Amino acid sequence: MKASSASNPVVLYWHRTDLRLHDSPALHAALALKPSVFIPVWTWDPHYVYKARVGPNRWKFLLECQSELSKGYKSLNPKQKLWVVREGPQTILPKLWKHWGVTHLVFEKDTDAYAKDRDTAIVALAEKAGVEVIVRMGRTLFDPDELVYKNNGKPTMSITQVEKAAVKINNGNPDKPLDPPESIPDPWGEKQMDLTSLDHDSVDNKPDLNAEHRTKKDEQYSNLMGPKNDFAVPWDDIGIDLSQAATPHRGGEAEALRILAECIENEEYVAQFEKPKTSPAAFEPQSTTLLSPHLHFGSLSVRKFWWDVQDVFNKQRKGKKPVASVPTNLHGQLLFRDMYFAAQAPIGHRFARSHGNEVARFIDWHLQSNPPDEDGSVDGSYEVDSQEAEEWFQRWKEGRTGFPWIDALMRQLRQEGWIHHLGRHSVACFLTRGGCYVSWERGAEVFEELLIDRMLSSMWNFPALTHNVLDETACNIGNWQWLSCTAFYAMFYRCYSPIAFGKKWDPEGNLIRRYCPELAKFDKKHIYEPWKAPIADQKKWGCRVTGDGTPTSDSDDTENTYPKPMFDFDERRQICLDGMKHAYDVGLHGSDAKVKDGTWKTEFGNSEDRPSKKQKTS
DNA sequence: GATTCCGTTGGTTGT
DNA sequence: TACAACCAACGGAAT
Repeated sequence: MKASSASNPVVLYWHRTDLRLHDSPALHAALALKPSVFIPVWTWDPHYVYKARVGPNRWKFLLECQSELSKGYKSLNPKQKLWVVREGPQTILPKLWKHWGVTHLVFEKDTDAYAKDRDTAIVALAEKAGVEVIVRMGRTLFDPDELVYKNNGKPTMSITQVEKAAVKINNGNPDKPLDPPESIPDPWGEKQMDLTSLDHDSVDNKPDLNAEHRTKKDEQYSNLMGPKNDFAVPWDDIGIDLSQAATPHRGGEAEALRILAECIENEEYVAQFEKPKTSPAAFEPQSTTLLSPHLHFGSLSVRKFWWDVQDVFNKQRKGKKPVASVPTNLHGQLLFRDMYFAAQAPIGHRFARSHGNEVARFIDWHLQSNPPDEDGSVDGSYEVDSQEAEEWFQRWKEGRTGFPWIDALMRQLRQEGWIHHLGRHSVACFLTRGGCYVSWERGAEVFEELLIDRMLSSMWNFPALTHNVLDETACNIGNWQWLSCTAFYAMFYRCYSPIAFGKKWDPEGNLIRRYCPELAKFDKKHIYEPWKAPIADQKKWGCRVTGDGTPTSDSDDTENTYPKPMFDFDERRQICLDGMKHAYDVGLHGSDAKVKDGTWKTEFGNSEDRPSKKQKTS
């Protein structure tokens, strides 16, 4: 097939982070070319299939988004669908351009570190093949690169920087949402669409981080067009038994818009929402209205969200009713998402780690990630500089620190994949600057792991905004840097108490009673500090406070036990504060030479009290 | 440049 | 029970 002339554009639209038809600037630009042939394609990227942890719930959600999008195309043009091709984009796209005579490649911009590398490679290949590339922003309120540019070329490290940069872009207003297209041009005829004659490149499927979920043979990459040669959404060939996917949440654009409309109806709530006033102790979040995966997969436009909220604000103001302001209101929450995107954009892969990261203050944490190899690659290993810290980390991870507020939250996280934003603050502060002095990198990994399978992770307590941190790597990493006072935030003396903070929100200890049921009968006075309860009461309430929470640590297994606190919190708090103060005085950042060559250690002295040294056992 | 002010979500004590 | 004052004390923006 010969490439068409510019007057007969053959447009390949590459769907990635935009599984929707409404408000897609890239799709809009593609259709503005007046294509004579239009082919909307999804290429399965093995990087995401095998290297990102995706449980059955998220697989199902993604496939639903794809199916709905495909239906959406079909309803606009019976000859159309989402053409799902089973090969990595770097190898298949050049073959498709040639085979289909593509003149234009159009896609939505993605500033994630991996996506940037991939897209740079694709653009180079397109240039070589004489294919014109059109890229449009669409995933965020503002183009992250433009925010960076308007922020004097620097990553956005505060919400005021974002606001100011946004004002310079368009007086602080994101683009108004675009309507979905009213019609879609035809693809090629059936014969020309067929890819049987193409070579099939193999993909790198080792290691497969999702192997545990594959109950059938993974045939995802065995046929370019799928088992029935029909480019169908791969419900049957990914090897994952989707009957395991128990989530009640449905993917797809129509569902996303329905949920949004439902949320927006509650005008007073939308207008007066202020995040710090939401309780971290309320379990049973309203998990029926999650929009987070929709924002991630792009089945909902964040700009549509913004303007729908703006309409409510306008109405309320007209009626002289109160409206909350940035940064605690809903617009503020969306701006924080943009802030993390525009912080990560110029830093790329380095943003996710401490070594080499110019915005990450260097602190002498325990259990730091090992520095990257010469070629910049990281293997995920970390230095166990202290056995004690390693044990604290494991106990934190497993919810057996002996601090019921922390343990309840960590168990809730493990069981349900969701904890409230302020609950996250508690456990994150506790692991890093306010207790264990363990690197934020370890915590970020655990959040990524535990928030993945269940899909219900949340940055915020606005149910519609419930935000999957795994989906938006920049937000997870950024929040950990924030909480550990590594970047974005510096008031390290503001430390969350594992006792007082929870009590403030939940004096009865209901969250603890639910997730640490062995403590359910403790009275209000002792529920946050069970080790202070008299032995007689512990017996009366059916739970002894002893051991470290491992099953083997107690010989008498007929009786419930709850671990003793793994350290004296006030003592640890002081040690951490001293450590942070010293680290701030030293003033190194991840990109400094002394961090890279390991000589930072000499800057941190040899005092016994340094948190980086082994603690005295008392 | 020095100084002042402010920062999305703290803790403790005292009224 | 609600709220204010104070604690402790950093970086970055504004002045």
